[in-house]
Amino acid sequence: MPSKISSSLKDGHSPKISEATVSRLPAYYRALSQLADAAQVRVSSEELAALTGVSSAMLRKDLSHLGSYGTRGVGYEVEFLRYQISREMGLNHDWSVVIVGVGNLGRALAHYGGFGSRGFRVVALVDADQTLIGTKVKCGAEGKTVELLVHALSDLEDVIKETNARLGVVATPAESAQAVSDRLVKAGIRSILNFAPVHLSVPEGVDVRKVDLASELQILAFHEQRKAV
Amino acid sequence: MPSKISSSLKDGHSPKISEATVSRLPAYYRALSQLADAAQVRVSSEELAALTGVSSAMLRKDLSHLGSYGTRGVGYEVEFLRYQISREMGLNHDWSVVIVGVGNLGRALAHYGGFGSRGFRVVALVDADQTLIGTKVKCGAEGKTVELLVHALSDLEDVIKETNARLGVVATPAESAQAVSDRLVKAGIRSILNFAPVHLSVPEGVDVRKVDLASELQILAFHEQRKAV
DNA sequence: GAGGATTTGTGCTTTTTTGCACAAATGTGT
DNA sequence: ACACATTTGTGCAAAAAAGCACAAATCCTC
Repeated sequence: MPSKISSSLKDGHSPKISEATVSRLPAYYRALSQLADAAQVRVSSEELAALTGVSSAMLRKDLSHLGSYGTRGVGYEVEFLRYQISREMGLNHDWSVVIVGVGNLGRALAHYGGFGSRGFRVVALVDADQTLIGTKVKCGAEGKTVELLVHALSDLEDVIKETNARLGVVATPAESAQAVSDRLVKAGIRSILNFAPVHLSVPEGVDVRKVDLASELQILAFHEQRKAV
Repeated sequence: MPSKISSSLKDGHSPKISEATVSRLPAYYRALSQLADAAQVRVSSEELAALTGVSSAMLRKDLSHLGSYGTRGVGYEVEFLRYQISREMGLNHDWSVVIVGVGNLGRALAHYGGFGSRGFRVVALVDADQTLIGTKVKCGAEGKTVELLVHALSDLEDVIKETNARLGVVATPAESAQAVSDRLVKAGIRSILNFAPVHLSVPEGVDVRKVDLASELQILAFHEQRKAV
């Protein structure tokens, strides 16, 4: 239940937003950014829901957890709502990201423009491969490319300390992922995005999100197989 | 409700497996493969659960939906269970995959070894960029690399027909993703893995799974922000 | 300024997912 | 052959998520 004694000014922000809601906020944020780019001022729950592939009722309930930012009979102000979501999700500060593993995937991630445009900045690249260490890799998409030096895995802790990275991306082979994860945690990282196809076990208080490309295809294949009956 | 009149022999396989369960099967499969590689013969629900990061009760219930493949007091036969999962998920046939968009991400995906090793084969690359069309791109990880020609987007339908691709991967910029998706569907593809940061709307009967790198980081950032309090 | 048309916010219901706890089934040792 | 130690499979309860439906609030028109 929402706190009854909420501060009247600015209103606290911890009446617990459900995990399911949190996982959808980025989609809302993106759609709102898109609308803002198109100079649209207002948007209804129905329209925003269609853009993000959820039901309008669900969208409204999700948004209601952040606060009452809409106007009945009218809809939501695009810019205002976008700002509220970005604030709630902490996208107003910049988040520094360290990528461990500069193989094909790691490089693709470094290149990926979607990060920079949304409050994330790749500040360091780390790898164990001697032939990669010391080389430079282009980071960020067109417009804002930066060359980053690939650091040695043995310097991981120093690199994190110096760059103040808060988010760690594991893009190593499966074999080394757990060891890398352990070192990230020991260096103070408490949020990890894992692309290696293994489960990372981490101490309480550390969050891991996993992205597994093969798994996604397998899930699709499962459904595809059922269709073929 | 599960069909009451199930065939006694071999038993049908459609008593509806919940979506939550399906999404975990790939992780079980991977862990089992790992155990098999290590020549382990048997595994308990407790051990397999620890390897995949779920509770043992949940693991058992998930597996029970496939059938009764364990032995009480003993555990599961690694190879046998692995085979049952692979059969259930359709990993015994090979799945042909077409990748649309051969940018950084598309190339990384093509390179990615995890696909080939689990029943998936990238059979075609397609892009709209004239400077890429006709070039060759290495596909698959070490050991089994193949060079694939990048085809023109305008040939998409033909390419799909010729290669018999069943799964489509969208790795294009957001702007073109919906148009590409429409063409994939029209060409008969009913399972799409979408890496573009937009919601794809598709007709009923078509499955889309979305992988959004920026969203994942945003979700992490949300939790990270809460910790900082 | 009153009535009608919208559109949000939310209480309530239904469905899905997770978690618990234990009976049923197997292996072991004497 | 019988008691005992394991470990699965599952009925039931709890929690989380999704969906429905409508009152409340706002705008617009006349």
